[in-house]
Amino acid sequence: MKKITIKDVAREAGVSVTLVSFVMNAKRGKDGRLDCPVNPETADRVLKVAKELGYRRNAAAASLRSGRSNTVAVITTDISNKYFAGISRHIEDRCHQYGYTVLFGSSDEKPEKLDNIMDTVLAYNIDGVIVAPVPGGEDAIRKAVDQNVPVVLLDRDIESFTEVGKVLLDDVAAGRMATDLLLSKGFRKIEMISYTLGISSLKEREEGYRESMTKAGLTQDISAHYIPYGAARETITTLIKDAVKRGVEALFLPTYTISASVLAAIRDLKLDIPKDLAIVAFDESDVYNLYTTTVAHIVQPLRSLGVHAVDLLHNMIENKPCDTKIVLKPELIPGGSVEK
Amino acid sequence: MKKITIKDVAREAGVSVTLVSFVMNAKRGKDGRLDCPVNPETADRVLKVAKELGYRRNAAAASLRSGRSNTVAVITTDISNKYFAGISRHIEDRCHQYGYTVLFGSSDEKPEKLDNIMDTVLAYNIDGVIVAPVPGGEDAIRKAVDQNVPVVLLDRDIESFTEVGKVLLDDVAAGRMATDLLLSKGFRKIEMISYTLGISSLKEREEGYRESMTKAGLTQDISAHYIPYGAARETITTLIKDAVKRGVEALFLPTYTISASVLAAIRDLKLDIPKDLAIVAFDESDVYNLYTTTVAHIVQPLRSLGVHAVDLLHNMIENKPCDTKIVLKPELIPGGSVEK
DNA sequence: TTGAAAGCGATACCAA
DNA sequence: TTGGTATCGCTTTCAA
Repeated sequence: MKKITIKDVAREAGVSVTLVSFVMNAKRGKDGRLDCPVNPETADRVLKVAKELGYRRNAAAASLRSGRSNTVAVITTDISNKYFAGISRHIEDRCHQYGYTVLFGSSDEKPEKLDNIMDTVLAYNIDGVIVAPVPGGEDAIRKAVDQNVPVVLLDRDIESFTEVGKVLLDDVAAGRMATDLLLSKGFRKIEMISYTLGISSLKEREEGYRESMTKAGLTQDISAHYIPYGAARETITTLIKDAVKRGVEALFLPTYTISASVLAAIRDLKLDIPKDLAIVAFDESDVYNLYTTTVAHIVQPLRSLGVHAVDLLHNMIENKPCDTKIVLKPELIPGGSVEK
Repeated sequence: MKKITIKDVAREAGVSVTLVSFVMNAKRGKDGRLDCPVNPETADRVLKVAKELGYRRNAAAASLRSGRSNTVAVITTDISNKYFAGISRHIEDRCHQYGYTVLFGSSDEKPEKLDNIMDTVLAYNIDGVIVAPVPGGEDAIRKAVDQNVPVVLLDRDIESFTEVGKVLLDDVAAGRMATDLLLSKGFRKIEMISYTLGISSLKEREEGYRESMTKAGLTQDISAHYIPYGAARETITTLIKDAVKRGVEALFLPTYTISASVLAAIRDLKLDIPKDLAIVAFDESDVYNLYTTTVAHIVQPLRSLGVHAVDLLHNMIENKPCDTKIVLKPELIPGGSVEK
């Protein structure tokens, strides 16, 4: 099947390519009329011919000439990660509403990969990019900023960037909520397990934990343990066994992957939740409902995060004035894991 | 920052744009030399200048002129679905190895959305498309075929398409494996719960179940229940309560979402696995390890499915002869849910 | 090994 | 309301 161009449509419809271009780009107003300076009858004829011929616009040509592409890029660390997969879906849906096509990429927490993906998507003349930064990925992100491509940071902040949009969770509040819940249930020796990754969200969840502990006068009990991203099962088992031995009463687990690993370790050790150890986990998962006892956890408003990220990016692309930093509140879901 | 084009690089390096184009497209041979008819010293100078100037190729221009785009599209039903999220990640990785950029889209099991996304990606001059078909989505897929864009069907087959590639799970074998496991453990009254969606993979998993039951002489016990995709919790609870009352001993659950819902229902009803009901679930999940008893389940080789899909598509794009239908074997993971 | 020039398919500008 | 045409940045012939 031969490729149909705007020229073919113009010839068949007996009009100029300009007209065809106008018609093909016109959006329908609420009255069903096309918002372009074209005779409605002519427009209808063009539309009809285009359909008959099976015309499909060549995005490359349009993008080359106009400098825009109606495409945005979304770079997370791992599209197969529950959290980012969920957000990505909402981002995709919202982008379609605006008529944007979406390019997805996974940086795998590696700055070089982020840089690589950034080069690729910038070559596509993207109109904007939503990115979950990785430690050391500042240069890659600056490339977009330098090209005047609007950037929205998602999930993690980099404070040195001020000219970009930000959509974040109130991570300090999340840490406080989790800790306060445990305190309110009478637990005192509360510790947390986190990743060695130096990302802002984890640091702030820890900050919230520290704040609440301090306010409760338990400064001497504050203790955070760090495991590498993707740590071995034994590392965690050992950590838990040791914690119980030391008389730790409760744990705050600030990511889903940490939560799942710790729950597995607790199961292996045949410990009882919450008798031996109370738990507040993070993010959503069927696991929390199906575990022997339901697990209290902090949930992030995935839909809202995704929608706000796209809305903000869209405003930046269109140069509309707007808040460039959006911080959303987490929610606490109760569960048997904190009931003494 | 002004946009740097091939012309700027040419001027600064004192060569023609042709040379620059050659150099920028040359791949390094294994000896580290560029495989293009250019003086190595000239090439080095061009490379150096390009880097200094911060040159980045304009993908739209390249695609417009060459008719290719080094881009492939991947259309699943839902990128936030565990199964497709996992596969997508492997597809993405493999595509990067070949130098392809990837466009992702979710059809949401809706033919109109599939059609919509197909129109969008075809406008991008994509080199090929990997798609999980939805019932009624034949026309959308035919659009790609008609444009001579290579197509690989993933996860679900449509038999009427013969000129496309296919990468599938041996779903009949999966159904047999699950059923045979239950039979070997002494269960007789085995039923299954499936979706009303008319997709090939579910039909074949059921076929495998029926085959095994028939071979075991239990034809009269064969019984499959159908629930709509996204069914209400109560629907499932009622179904399970009724099944136990009827003396059903075991269930084969052919997708993760069905498995999770059924496990939740069983938990709500305070039934015991496997005493009241034995279970064989589908796909991978932390849930299966963390449930009160571990859950036996069938796993699909996600990595292999993704890699094969990309390899096959690549061969089709390059017109290399190859098998166009690849069927992979599932694996059985044992668990306490079938131990009487 | 190098370069000049045509042209991919759309948009944007200007003129009618 | 319409149409003519330059142009976006690159690849691809073809010739030197």
